[in-house]
Amino acid sequence: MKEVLSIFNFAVSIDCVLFGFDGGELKILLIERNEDPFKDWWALPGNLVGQEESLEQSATRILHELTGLSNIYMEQYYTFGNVDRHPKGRVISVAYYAMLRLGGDKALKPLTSYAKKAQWINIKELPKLGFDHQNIFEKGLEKIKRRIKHLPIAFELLPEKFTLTQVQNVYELILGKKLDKRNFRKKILSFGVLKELNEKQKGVSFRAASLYKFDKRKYAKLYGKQISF
Amino acid sequence: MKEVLSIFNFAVSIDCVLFGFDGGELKILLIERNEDPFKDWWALPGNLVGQEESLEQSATRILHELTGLSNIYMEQYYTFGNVDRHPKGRVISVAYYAMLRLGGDKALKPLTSYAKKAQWINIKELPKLGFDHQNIFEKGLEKIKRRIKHLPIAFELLPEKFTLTQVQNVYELILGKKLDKRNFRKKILSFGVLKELNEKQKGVSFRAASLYKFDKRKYAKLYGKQISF
DNA sequence: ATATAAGGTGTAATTTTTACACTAAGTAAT
DNA sequence: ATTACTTAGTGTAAAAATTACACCTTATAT
Repeated sequence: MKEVLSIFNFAVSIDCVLFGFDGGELKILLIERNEDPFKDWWALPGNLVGQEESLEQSATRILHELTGLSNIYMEQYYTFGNVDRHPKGRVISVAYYAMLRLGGDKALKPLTSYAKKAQWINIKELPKLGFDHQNIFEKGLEKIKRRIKHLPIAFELLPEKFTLTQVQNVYELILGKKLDKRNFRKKILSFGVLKELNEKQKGVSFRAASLYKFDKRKYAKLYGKQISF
Repeated sequence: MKEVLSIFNFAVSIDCVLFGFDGGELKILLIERNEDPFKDWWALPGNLVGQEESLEQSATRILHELTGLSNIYMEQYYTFGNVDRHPKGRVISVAYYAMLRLGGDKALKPLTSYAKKAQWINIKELPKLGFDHQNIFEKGLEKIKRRIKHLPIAFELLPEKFTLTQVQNVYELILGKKLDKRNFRKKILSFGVLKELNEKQKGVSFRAASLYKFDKRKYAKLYGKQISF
């Protein structure tokens, strides 16, 4: 590469780690790349930040272009800047994560040819990823492990109406350990942010569980006070 | 500015928020700038990342050049990238913090003419800062408020040998509230990471307190287990 | 000797956490 | 209709952690 005298000689990119919960499994959203470097490899949805957009705007745009998803609120968690992390030059990547409710509804359609496709993939069956994306993913997973103990992010993974068993599944998956059913329910209900609905689960071939929903109003009142798992 | 076709058209900088504890006050390290923009203003120690250095290396180098300090371990906590945060163009800044024991010993001498001087300033008496550094500082303070509840970073602010009252002062300053002396001592000692020395405080005009030190070996064993304040 | 200023200590009440196992309800198959 | 199956849903006692609270001790300075 030709030497540049300007100080403006870095590229900045965004990489997104989107967690989704589906069929009892924790998944992340990957794309299959259609561009060099790492053409045909799986990678996190990510691309370069534009000159005239903030990091948040950029994250939202990039995710939309690569997957078709919109209205996803993502949270920044770390910036990766090793000298050799990108084969084409010095690219600093700011990583964002989000938690998402999955369902058949949300189609994944890349809007650019930069990605061949986008797909939810079980975190236990991850393919080899391009760049340092394995590392970016692992740091993201650690981050949500810590945050799920203090913040009600588990509900972002669940449908609007959910059962307590589903909530417990999410916690167990993210924390990577089994929890006691009675103690879990006692605790999660004690925060007072779940509202029990007069409604039962449907379509299951066993006793249907009560449905709950997350009560944002009550949570807003708690804000500042620490929740702790 | 002339339009650039390359994707390498960002600058990346590091800004450092160094917390120090001295005379019962919480301070941060600022420099007085000697270069445009914001010449003659106070600002966080910060500068551009070089092409061939990682973010961590860069942070260490920049801090050294601007203040003379070395061997300071800093932790990355957020990246600031608003479009208009730097008047000369698009500069993304990765922020790091560290906690430091202060004392007359450590001289602050900028090694470059980029800063006129470096100085510890009480966080209650902060001057107006250049760029978005007020914001970067505030986010850093929030970060350590959260981290001090789980990590033994308070001891990084204290001299090697310290009294329990000093530890309590640090917690009270950072958390911004008074704590009960007996309960505080019970709790901090219960972690088992403090070692009482056969030694007393000196040079005080009242009953001298026992000195303690932080036991890194014991803490290393605890690692992974959660400490909680 | 006395005043001053911080050091250092214990306990009881309350709350939170933990460990632990059975019955209830609904579905599906016969 | 009976039975088998699967998950839902619930309580308690013991242990641990947290909270609220006040006085005597020790060293220095006058």
